Amino acid sequence: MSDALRAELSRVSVVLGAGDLDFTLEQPRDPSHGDFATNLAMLIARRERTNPRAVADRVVAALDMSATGASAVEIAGPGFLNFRLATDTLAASHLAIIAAGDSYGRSDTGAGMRVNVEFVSANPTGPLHVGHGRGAAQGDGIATLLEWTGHDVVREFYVNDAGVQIDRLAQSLWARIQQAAGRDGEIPEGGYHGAYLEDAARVILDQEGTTFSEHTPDIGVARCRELILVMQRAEQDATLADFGVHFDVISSEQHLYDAGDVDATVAHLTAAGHTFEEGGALWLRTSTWGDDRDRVLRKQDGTYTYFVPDMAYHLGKHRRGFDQAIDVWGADHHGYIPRMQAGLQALNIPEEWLSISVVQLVKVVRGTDEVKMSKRSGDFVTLRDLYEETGVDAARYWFLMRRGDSHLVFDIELAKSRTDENPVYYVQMAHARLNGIFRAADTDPDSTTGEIDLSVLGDADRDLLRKLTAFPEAVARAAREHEPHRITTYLEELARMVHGWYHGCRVLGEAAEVQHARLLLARAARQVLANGLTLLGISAPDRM
RNA sequence: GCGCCCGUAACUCAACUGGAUAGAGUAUUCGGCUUCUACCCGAACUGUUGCAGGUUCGAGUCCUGCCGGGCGCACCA
Repeated sequence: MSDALRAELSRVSVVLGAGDLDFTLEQPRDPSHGDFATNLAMLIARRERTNPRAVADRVVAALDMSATGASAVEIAGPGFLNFRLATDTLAASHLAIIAAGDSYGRSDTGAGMRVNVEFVSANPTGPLHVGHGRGAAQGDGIATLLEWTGHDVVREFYVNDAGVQIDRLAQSLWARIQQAAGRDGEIPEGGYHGAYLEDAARVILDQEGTTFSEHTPDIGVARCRELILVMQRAEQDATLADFGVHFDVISSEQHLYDAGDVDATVAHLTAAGHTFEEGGALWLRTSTWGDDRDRVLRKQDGTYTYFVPDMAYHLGKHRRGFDQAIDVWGADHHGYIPRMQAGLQALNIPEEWLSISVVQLVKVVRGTDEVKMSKRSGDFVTLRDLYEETGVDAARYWFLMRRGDSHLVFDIELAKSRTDENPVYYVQMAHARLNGIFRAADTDPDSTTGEIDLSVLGDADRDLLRKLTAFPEAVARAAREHEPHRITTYLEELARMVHGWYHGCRVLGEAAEVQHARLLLARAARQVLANGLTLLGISAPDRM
């Protein structure tokens, strides 16, 4: 709807000799400032070092109003241009919402772009906890936003299934199996004490028979390693699937070793002259690309640091042809970012290719009591524990409602509550109420068609419709910034307007033309609420 | 000690790449509405956007230095 206006402003900008400026065109927070406002005149004034309001006069004089879709323009404040849309333009935007339906809010700005979004990537050494849940919701949300803007997206999970952590896990499991079989077994130094390994030991003995415990330790640990990896992966996948998160690709660190990619990466870096030997180790000159210091690739004992497979992994992603890669990491890994970026530049991968989105850790509370998570003692809150108590909708919403880089307080009690204090219910209720109107009218929203007649409606109706038209821009911006919380913020603002409208503007029983116009508006609002919730992986119930 | 992130109303948080009088909800206090679902409306109240400078028509946003909180600083992963 704003496209015509934007195009005309661009034309004027060129006509006035300012060129193609990156001006903003946005819906002002204050409705009295009109339907759209632009800072174009102020940008031109900045270049020319002249008075913004005088420039605004020239812009207005040069505008072909008939090409803008607006009925009025005024100069306000320091030099803003405020446009009021022609009534038929707003009505046309309503038709666009109905016509697009489930697709309203989608765009093709990212068409032709292949993007890889890697998230969760939890070590297969235990159940997923609440922090992984935030990463899962965030990564899935970013991926969906990119899809909504036309990108070709692959959701990927990287499994650290090589290295000493897995060795310790296998040794710990073997110890549990020995214990379960009535023999002595001791969990090694730095091993895993969680109760889930006792469960796994029982399952394995059931499946494999008690003779499994009679293997030599070498064979037993090796078998444990295979079995526990499969079991942990299956459990993680099931937990994520029940959370509504699905991956297209699962990548394995061990596979990178087996396929020779890890050795090849080191050889590649060495051939490029970016490495050196010192103290019996092989180093990469990461400080060349902004890292604090150089980093070890191959340790004195001949094994690689985890940095190497990570580079090999990202090199592989790059070679798979993605135009962009996004990693969602927990905040406890943020110090690793400069090293990773430097490593990729050593591999000739441009810095902009990989974008790393950090999510801060989650603090879980129950009312005012903090729920402690202690991995050591084994009794931590798992992701499954959490969403089975609150419901998947509430959990996903909660993980997404704050900026990823701000700390998140997850109040289990509030997330569960069925009151308007709970934003999940508040938004879902707005959808259910609109649906209730159609149920009371005994009619189907989809059968309510036609062009909306705004002349029989008031400002409240018009403001609501205007808010609906802002949805595609909210999606576009959220996708561009990799910030799903912009959608929850938008939905809460919209829900507030819907509840107010519902109360102040009766639909059924009004004059026929008013009822029809409001049913059309209700249909559109219901559609936008549903689209926003669906985008975030949250249900839009017809009744609650 | 070094690096990154954060610091906005009593609380939880927004703020559209530097824009108009910094906004919502919660909480507190009044009044009203409550027929399509559990809601909503109006008013009051709460701000030196951690502090101090700087950049400019304009700064919560950018720069510098402090203060406070979190996280990270391995030939661990």
